[in-house]
Amino acid sequence: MGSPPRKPTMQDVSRLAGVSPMTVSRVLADPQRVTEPTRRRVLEAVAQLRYVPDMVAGSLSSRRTSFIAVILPTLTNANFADTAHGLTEALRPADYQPLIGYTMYRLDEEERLIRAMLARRPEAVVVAGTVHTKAASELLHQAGVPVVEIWERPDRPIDRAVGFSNHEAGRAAARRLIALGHRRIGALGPGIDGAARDFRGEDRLAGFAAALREAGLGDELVLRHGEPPVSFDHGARALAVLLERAGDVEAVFAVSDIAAVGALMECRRRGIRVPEDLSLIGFGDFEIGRQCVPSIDTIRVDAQRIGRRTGELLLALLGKGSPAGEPASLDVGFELVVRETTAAARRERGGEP
Amino acid sequence: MGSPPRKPTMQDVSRLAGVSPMTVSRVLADPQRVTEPTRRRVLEAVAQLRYVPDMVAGSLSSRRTSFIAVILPTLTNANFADTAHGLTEALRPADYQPLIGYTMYRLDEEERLIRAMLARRPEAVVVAGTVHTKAASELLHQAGVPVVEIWERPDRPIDRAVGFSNHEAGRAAARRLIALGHRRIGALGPGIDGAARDFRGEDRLAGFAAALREAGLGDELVLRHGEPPVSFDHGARALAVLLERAGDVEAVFAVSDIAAVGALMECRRRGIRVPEDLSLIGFGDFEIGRQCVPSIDTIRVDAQRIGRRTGELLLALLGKGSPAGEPASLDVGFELVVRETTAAARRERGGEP
DNA sequence: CTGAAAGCGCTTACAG
DNA sequence: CTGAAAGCGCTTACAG
Repeated sequence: MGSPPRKPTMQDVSRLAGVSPMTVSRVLADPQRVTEPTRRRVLEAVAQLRYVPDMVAGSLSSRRTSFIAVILPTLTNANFADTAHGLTEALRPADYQPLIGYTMYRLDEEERLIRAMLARRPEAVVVAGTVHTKAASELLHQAGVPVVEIWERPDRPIDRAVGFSNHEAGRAAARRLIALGHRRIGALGPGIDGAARDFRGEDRLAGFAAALREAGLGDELVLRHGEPPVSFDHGARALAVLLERAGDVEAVFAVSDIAAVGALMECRRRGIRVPEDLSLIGFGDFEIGRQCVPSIDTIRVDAQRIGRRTGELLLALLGKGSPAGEPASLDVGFELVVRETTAAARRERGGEP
Repeated sequence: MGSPPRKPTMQDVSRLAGVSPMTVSRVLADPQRVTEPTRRRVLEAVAQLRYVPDMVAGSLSSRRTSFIAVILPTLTNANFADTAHGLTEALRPADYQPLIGYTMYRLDEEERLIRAMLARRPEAVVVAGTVHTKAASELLHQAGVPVVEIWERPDRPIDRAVGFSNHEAGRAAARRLIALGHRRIGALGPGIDGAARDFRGEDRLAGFAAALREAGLGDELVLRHGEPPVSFDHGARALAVLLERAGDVEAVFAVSDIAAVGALMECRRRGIRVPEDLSLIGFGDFEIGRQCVPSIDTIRVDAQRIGRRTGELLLALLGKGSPAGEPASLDVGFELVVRETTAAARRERGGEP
């Protein structure tokens, strides 16, 4: 049996084919630049030895890794999984390899990941969010490659951005509930004192609260509660807290459909009818919100499109796509989706006392 | 402004610190092996230059990339996302970087990915499934690193395996429905004639059909229909086809909870009561099946544990974990979860005609 | 069209 | 404890 066979190198291939390593390199990189018989001999040697090129060496030599660093809060969230999917699809034809990592909503973990990924010399960095540690910001600023912040619209992007205004999404939710005539309006969102932070959810919540205040309504029922990632259970418990604080709450915005579904289940347990007794809006247009009964009103964001547009932007920036003058910042927008969990306030319908 | 500043190298650091590059390398790899004052000077230079080591060069030199290739059918499936999560968590303390790719349930895409990833010289390969193209199998056999096939129990693993028997899971579903007294039993599973194949789903379906036959029941209502990835809509349409073929079907197994939920919705639209008129079992214990009304009976698999155990196995194999004699193949099992969508056959309850 | 030389930025393996 | 030399396996940049 002997010692484990060394992996064949380009040198081994070149010897077997009777050519120089450079010729093997050319055949693999651009077969056209080599005459037909030479090419055939080389490819035969490649096949015979089952040669798999060493991109580690190739990357060092060419100073091109074909890596795109992608940093997300989590993969176990359909929205971010969709974004990763869209991005991967957009990059696939150009043979870029996404290097995916997730932070579990922690800035310290994000910094660690950014550092670890930059060590791999990616050709671009995609990162969800615009809030970073000071060191992480510095690393990104000096990365020397395109940086795209996604899922937000930063005031001062590090480089590029593809996303939407979470603040405005929160405002849209508030406007909808206010327009329905509700006055006692609450919200369920992430806490702001843990190591794990959902800054986008916080931003939606802030926009929601701002819109309430502008309408002359109080924002004291805007709850910041619990650490991300959000869960059904979290939504249920947050609603319970809210009900304890204000049994007369008429309408609630949850910064994620996941929390909204949890809140809906808590309502069912308590015999609170949705939307007759309580209106509910979520965020994210998760499948479960679409399919549950009643189906949940939400703010839809095309998560896959964020990934796809980011990928297209990168291809352009990296010289692999259309040479258009790409905008620094792209807004993919959002959309209010009215379904079965909101209704007009009773007083406006002249309903029960 | 000048030309973009070149990224600092270890050489730059060494010059600034007044030491040799080797000393910088040692400080970064194992600070203890360098005297305190030298170490401090080096770390100061690192900080001042904002030096980020080049792991591409380091990997080539040390022949260690710290990459673990992870190949999954898709990321937009909670089960596989959970597995990726568990694996990443297990590997994190050892500073391995998962290199995640997904095949969209296509074997040709899997082969392409395996080749692309082996070019990155990963220290191990994790791949969902045991069915591969001939070329992919060869690549894995000759990878020269540990290979772990997951989410199945292969008869002849390439190297290691962490998973469970999908065939047995299907049988368990059938046994449950048979024990409830049902005779006209159907199933909804993936088609077997497209480019995208869900071999694990097919295996569950085959186990289910086998159990029906052994019980003396026909398997003609076992439907193989549609390409993965499965969707609600797919489940709904498959059930419609099944009902057309056999309006008197009493019980149905869907190879994924996603399809089961779709089927459940189709029942609602048609006024078919679940479980009174039709019993339903899914697979995977997806959150939506747990939360929908009625909640769906299912076969639970601990997807995150598959990832975690795979990670632990790799750490052991790569000499970073407990030096235990790791088994070649690990069965994480599965569990029948009874909820609200199955009921005894009417004839056994003496129900309506 | 093909090849010899040099070098990418590190770490290994010796020396001192 | 520290360093000089060699080399990892490719590609770049010239030559011919």
